[in-house]
Amino acid sequence: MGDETKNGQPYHLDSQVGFTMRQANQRHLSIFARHIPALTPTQFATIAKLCELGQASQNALGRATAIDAATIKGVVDRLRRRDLVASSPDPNDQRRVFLTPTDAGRALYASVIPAAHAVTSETLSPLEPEEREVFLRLLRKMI
Amino acid sequence: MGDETKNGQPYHLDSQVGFTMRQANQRHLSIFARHIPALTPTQFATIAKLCELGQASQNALGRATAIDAATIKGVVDRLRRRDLVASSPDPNDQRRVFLTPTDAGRALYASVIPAAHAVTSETLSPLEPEEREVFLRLLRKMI
DNA sequence: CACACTCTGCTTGTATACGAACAATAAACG
DNA sequence: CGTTTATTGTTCGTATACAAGCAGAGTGTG
Repeated sequence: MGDETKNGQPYHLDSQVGFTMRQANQRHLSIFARHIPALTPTQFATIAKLCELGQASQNALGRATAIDAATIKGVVDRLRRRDLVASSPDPNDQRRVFLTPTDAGRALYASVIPAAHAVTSETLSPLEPEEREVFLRLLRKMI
Repeated sequence: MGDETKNGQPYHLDSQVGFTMRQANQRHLSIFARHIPALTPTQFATIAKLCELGQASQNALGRATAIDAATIKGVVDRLRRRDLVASSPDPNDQRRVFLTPTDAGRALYASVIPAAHAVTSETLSPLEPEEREVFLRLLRKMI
């Protein structure tokens, strides 16, 4: 009836996972920006992981946050420009640059944690409490 | 224990929805690129919706696909450059440009539908059949 | 008619995101 | 030791993504 193609496979864009995931992500991004305007989600993930780890090389930090090596370079550059992250040469490996959060970076991270919890909470707010656990479990299973 | 901050709120990046959604999306994008190298997910959504609608103005198509007006301009430009989409002036409203899929666009769309189904299928493959329905329902509820 | 308001499309600026290619360095190996 | 291979960080090119601001066109109200 309009959703029937020549080869007989009906198709609706709106029922494709990718299309729905993209929109769910858009909504989340907008919630994030409202609660934490000082950082993008990527920047927050980078600082958060660096604070968790204490220190890391740029590529290692990228792997820990699932950020491409080419991408995390720009992210780290912008965080360094804002003095939230510091870099020092690694004496053991001249290729590496060891990254550490600055005091300002650590302070910003700590100050933003409650908002980060609020972001997750608001993102999941359309779901019932039991549904949230199910959703997170399935989402994690899909990675 | 390292995940305890001064204000007492434990925090783990990996358990945040946004972080997990981003990774699930990354995996989906990589599956998409493998099955449909000719189009990006955004380009596919644009062509698919345009074929569904038959015709649309640029902004309207953007709203239908949840793509920003500034973003869809570039998407449509690239599709036009490849002769997958055609544009004609709207006689009723001189601001609008009516977009229609070309024959090549329609053909590409039709030829790619099976692969699109495969993308959704592979993306959901880590889940049990019942879990997939639950996941899609919750995902849709969250938009 | 004059005016405000809205819609449409465009442009600029910033930030991801990733493939591909590259040089420098390190490690593994014979 | 020298050769090969792998890793690290970088650069380039392409493609989203969205905020903000702009101009032109349509619509409504006084």
